[in-house]
Amino acid sequence: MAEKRRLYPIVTADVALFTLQEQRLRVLLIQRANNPTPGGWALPGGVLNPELDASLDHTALRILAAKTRVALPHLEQVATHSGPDRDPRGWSVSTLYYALLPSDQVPAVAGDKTESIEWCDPERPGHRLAFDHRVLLGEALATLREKVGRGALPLHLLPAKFTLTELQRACEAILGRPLDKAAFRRQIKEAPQLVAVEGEFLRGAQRPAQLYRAAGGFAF
Amino acid sequence: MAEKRRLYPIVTADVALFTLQEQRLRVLLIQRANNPTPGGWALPGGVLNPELDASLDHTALRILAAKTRVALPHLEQVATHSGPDRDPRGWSVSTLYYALLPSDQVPAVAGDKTESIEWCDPERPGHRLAFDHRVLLGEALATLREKVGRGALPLHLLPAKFTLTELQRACEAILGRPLDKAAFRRQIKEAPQLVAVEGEFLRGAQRPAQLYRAAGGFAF
DNA sequence: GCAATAGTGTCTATTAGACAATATGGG
DNA sequence: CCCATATTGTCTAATAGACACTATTGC
Repeated sequence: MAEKRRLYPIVTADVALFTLQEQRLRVLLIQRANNPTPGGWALPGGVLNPELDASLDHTALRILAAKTRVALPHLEQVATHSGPDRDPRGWSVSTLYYALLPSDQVPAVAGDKTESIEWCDPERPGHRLAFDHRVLLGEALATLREKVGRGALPLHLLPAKFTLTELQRACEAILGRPLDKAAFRRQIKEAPQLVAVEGEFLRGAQRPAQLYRAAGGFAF
Repeated sequence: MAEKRRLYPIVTADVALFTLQEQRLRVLLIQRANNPTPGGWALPGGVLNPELDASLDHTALRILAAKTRVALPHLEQVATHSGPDRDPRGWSVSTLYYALLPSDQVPAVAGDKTESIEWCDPERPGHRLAFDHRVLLGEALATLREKVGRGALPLHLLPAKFTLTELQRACEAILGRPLDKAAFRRQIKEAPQLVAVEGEFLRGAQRPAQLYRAAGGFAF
């Protein structure tokens, strides 16, 4: 119980950043170089700075950029956790986000204050996570799954142009189970957020596949 | 722009407290007696006190009890809003909850720091709301509707014992549209969170209706 | 032609909505 | 018996999953 008396709580934003690697869903973990838990693995996150940030969303993006040099991904709020014992620094309020990074934009070099970073299996991260981040990661994954399970399309995980099969693989990676091709296509063919790129195909040693892109006002 | 320079943001919890009155969904609004917006109507809410509160949920319950003398309702987190301009007092972080109050427990006398309270139609509150509370109310209502629309049962809106017809009326009040009796019953008959109270019936000038109650570990 | 993947058609079990029929108590 | 509401049954259109079939390219 390293509880310092504070008038104000620490306010932080934490992000579960997901991407696809070889058709597997991965989440970004960082090893913290400095306090409060040197050497511990955690979700990227950091403290709100009212002088720099226009909102907690902004905090999340700023932290992500500083710690990982990752370009602006799509953010989705999951939940806010709070209490005196979550963080050894004292009473804290943390808003959790998840984000999806296109699989062709995984620079992810270690940035400031970060010893190293790693893309992990979100179900079994392979590291003991600091704070309550193991729980947060579970929540973020569950929220993402629920959304995709209800028909949301994780277009932000894919490059700008993609095939329907690639989109199906992305959904399968998130849900952790195979989907039926015909049913999947029936479902998404009505989605207005999907636009065929006329005349463009992915070619290989088989029938070419139509390329699609996200529609203009696409919001996940 | 009444922006004071602050090192820390104000952290608050706001609650959209719903109940049923004559089969209509109502939300509790309060008229603020003191700063920052004297006389303005708003959702009940207040500032986190790290010395008193074990979590933001606790803050919400404490504020609700102080301002309205309402007993512990069920709380559900909706979202967290933040930014320098939401609140005239400065940079703020507000976690929004909704809560359901049984229709037979609406004491709702004005408490501390509250001039008056009123149960309003959540779609047309009839008062201009302070801060961004109009938006928050819309979000809370949308979240509640989405949940009930997906089959969640708003048992917390009902007294301890209730009939299936009362439950259906509650869902209809939330969704704003009539539901088919047979379909509704088919759907909820499988729900394990519903238990028939054997031998107890609501009697009137018609066939008696079986009374039900929420099952033991019921979570909304 | 063959391999490989894209894209479509079909059959069926399940389900939600509409509506009707029956059940049961009070008067 | 009549009224009002509870409770159940039936019919149907829409849907999701399983599975098979056709299409189109490179080689």
